[in-house]
Amino acid sequence: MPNKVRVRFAPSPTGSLHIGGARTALFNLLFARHNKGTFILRIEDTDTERSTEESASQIVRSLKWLGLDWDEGPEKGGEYGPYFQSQRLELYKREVQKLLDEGKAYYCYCTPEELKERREAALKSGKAPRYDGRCRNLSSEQIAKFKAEGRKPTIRLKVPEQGQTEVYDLIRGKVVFENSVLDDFIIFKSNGVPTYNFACVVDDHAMEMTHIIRAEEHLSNTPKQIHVYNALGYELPQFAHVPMILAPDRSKLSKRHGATSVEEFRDQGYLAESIINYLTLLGWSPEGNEEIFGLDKTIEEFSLKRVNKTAAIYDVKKLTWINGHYLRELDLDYITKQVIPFMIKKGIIDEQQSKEDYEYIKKIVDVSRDRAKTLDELADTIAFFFKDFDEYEEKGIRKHFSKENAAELLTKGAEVLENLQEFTHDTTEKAFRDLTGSLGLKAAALIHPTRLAITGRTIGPGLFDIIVLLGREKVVERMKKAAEWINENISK
RNA sequence: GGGCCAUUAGCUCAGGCGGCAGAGCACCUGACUUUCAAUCAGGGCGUCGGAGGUUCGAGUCCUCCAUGGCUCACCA
Repeated sequence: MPNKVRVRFAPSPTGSLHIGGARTALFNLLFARHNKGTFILRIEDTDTERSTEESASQIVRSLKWLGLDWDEGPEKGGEYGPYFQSQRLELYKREVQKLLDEGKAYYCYCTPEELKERREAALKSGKAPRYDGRCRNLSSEQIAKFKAEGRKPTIRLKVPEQGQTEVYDLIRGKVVFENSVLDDFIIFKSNGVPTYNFACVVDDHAMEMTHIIRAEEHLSNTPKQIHVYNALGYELPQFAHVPMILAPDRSKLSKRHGATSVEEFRDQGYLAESIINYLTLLGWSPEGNEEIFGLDKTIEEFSLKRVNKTAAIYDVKKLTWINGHYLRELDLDYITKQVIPFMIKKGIIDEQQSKEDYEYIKKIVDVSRDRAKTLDELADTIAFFFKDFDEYEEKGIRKHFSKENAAELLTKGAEVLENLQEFTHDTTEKAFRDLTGSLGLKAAALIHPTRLAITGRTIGPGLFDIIVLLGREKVVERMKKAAEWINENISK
């Protein structure tokens, strides 16, 4: 590769960062890092109707949260800025003027209403909705007349009517488009702002992009953009179109399919590491069979050659599995810090407690993280350490509280614990085993009801881990309370 | 409707030059354990979208069809 690789992620700030967008950003970053190139973030806010600053900052936030750091762009700056298209209008005007001067583009005075009418008529009669080029050769009288009517013109690019345009795509190979299917498309809107197909090309050239890695939906736009490159005398970059991400029903991903934005996944308790790993595997595959890929490792192995062509249907189950993996493998302090906001949000603890009891929370997370798939779930499963619960799990009541001697056993167990000298994992376990042994019972006969009594659940970490962490006072109190509950509620 | 892209197990994907269909997730079973999870060990007869064709031989090459997606905006 002669030039240093420069690639960009160019979202339009009209919403939150979609997982599809996140993956496009990821693949760009992967490609840049693998090739020791530069990864640029550019905000395409030329749609003045829909673009918002809030959306732009949300996208920036999500990207940062995912750990997808760019080298040039918003907040970072760079030699090729500004990185917001709305601040680059002068450049577009200069470039489009060149096209006008050279007769490669022309003003079109057709109104949106007229265009829409013609398009619908064409569609109705089964024809392709093409612009007919009627303003290509307007006489000065006609122009004067339109101007007198107060019409504000758009600018269209003259596209050759014959021939073909070939797109060389790094992922899909050569794709040929007949020029006859194209029309003279609008490159400048009547409000003086360029359209995507123009601004994008001007910027990609001005910012010296070597590769354009973007979603498949842009493949059909590429021949148009190539005509812009040609008209402007720009050298073509290399193109690579990555497959789309579809909903489980194969339709385009939308809100009705549940979480679609990075922030939603974050709020549901997915770690950035998991989302990155999952997205890495969605559309790209390593040479080996491994599934757990951190960013660094992927950067080393990444190649556009192994990006597949098929649209991927995202499968939350696999994301969840990956998340469970990271939940138990990542640094304990890190996971603890990640779960605390969820606990606070659920009212399990408050800000103050999260600081004072940090070490305690950490120990709890340590024994509990194995069983949870998300941070949200983890927060739920450790809530009983901090708050009393008011219900016992239904299934547990039937299995463990309905036994003849359940209440009596719990009372005895509580007494044994109360009288223990040392209160540790080993001493409490020994006490339980001794007690049940002396009664001719299995330890499980006491362990199960105790778990239900002190956690409200039938599942959870090892009982003696829980007992020690919960503390003697709480354990004894909850065991006695459970015994009372049984006497009152279970009719013999 | 036109153009373009795709179609291998329920899902994500491997299968350079055509030569006996694979992995992970999910699912089921067993081991371990105080429960659950984790972990380990097992469990897949898939018309490789369909139909033709080329070939000794096709998931792999060619043609047609079907299905899905993208696109044809003064959106990106």
